[in-house]
Amino acid sequence: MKARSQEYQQRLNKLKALRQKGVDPYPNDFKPDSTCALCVEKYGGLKAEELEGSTDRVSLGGRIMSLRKFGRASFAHIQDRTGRLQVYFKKDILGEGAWELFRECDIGDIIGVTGRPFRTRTGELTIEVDGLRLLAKGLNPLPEKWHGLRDVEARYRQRYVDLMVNPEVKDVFRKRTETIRFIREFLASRDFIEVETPMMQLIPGGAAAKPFITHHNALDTDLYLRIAPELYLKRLVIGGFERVFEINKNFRNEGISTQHNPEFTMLEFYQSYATYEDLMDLTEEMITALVERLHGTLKIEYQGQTLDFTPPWTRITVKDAILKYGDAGEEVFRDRQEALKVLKGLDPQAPDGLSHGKILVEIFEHVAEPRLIQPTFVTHYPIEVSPLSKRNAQDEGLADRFELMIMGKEIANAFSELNDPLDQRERFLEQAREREAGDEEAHRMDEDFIRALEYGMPPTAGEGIGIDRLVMILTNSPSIRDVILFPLLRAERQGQGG
RNA sequence: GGGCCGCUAGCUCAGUUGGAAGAGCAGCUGACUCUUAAUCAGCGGGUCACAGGUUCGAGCCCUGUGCGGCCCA
Repeated sequence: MKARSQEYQQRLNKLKALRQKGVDPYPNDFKPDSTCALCVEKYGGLKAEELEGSTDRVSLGGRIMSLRKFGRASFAHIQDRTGRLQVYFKKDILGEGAWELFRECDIGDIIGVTGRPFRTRTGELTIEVDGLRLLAKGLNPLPEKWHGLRDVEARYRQRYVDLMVNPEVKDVFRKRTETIRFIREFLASRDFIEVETPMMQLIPGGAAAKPFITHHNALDTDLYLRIAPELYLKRLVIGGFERVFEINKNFRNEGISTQHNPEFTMLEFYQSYATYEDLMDLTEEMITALVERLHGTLKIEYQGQTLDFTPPWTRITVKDAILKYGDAGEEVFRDRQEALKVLKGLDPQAPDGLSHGKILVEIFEHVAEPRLIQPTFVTHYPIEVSPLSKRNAQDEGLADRFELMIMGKEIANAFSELNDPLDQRERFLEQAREREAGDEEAHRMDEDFIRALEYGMPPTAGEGIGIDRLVMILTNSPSIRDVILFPLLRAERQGQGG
């Protein structure tokens, strides 16, 4: 254990001294009857004279965030879940005992105060304290008051400190909660029901990704953490839940970046008797309403750019996007070799064995995706990269699918669901061949899923929305770690020495 | 996985050419009964991420490691 700071020792000594005097530094019998925000709401509009005439008293619980001590009086700000409020301690009013207790309090301590609201000479609403309780002694000092906690590693590892001292962090996570609540209500109002499907799966499916592996001891069986809930949700559609959704974690065993955390939150929803085109309309409606709710406008700033969510959003096919943003001509769509040549020009390290469709998608990702800043639906993906999607009725090489791009990033992925069990089996077999050829992310055969399809799945469209990435955009956060309370980090080195 | 950058007091950061480790805030002592970056006087606080090397001498130069950030794959 690292040697403790001088201040830690001093605070520990205060705590011991309090115990010796019979004061419990961690009691749990204090019940606040108000909050900082409630006080502001109730008394913030009253003038000093009006408050003088009031006999109201309030009790608040909160953390001491600042202290300005004088000889026999002091000001402090306390912070609770709703915000901050100034409190005033005066020896004459507190009385000898409580004053002595107050002198032992430090920034960071949790206290309970009781008193009457008044307005100071400078006009700040303040509670004049006549009753004080120490509710939890803080031993570790808080970061500095002006700059807060800046060190990003400390902010992620000790998010509790980050939340205490950096108010904008709390706002981000409130917006995250509001986002998820809004989506739940939006879908519920359209008769979707929320379900939970397995996190631990025997066959990890529903996406192209490497899974985490774990082991069940009693069954002596390896299990995978899910990479997507898709196949289970479609089983539920088959079972009769015609509108179903899940908001939950997915786990993908891949690198960490500003866009990727190994565990992340995904919304998936499925609507029977709908097509991917219906879901474009639904998505546009849902996200514009969400942006409006959070920001009160459809034009928001993200990292120096203005995003305009005013509908209708641009819709463009993969093919048109490549033609529009790239230098390639029509021939890349007819001739795999031509396409590969173009891809090699963009990425010399691209492997030779890719399918034509995969090559086209990679070209798209190089030339078009980063340029799709404003909300854009990209449609008509190649069937080879869409093993769970329905084929387009006019062109069986294309899938009835779209992805939603914002800021050059994939935010949503949706398609009309493949409900032909024979075609699904063929697609799985093709995926199995790619897996054998070395593609670790190729989809696995899932016989039970095919058996389920053989009972008949109503025509259905389904969509996944990456909640973390959506929240990044809605909160102007440059890194996914800024919207995940506890992002994955390597273990902190314990003890000393190398 | 590769490249670049960072790691100095509880926090935010300086640290010159290699020559006695600093500031502000926080803390402690004292003064001060309406302050809000309170003020005034004084004091304490360091494994310079870790390990090794070069050197008479390393926070600084070199090598390796750890953790983090950004970019690329």
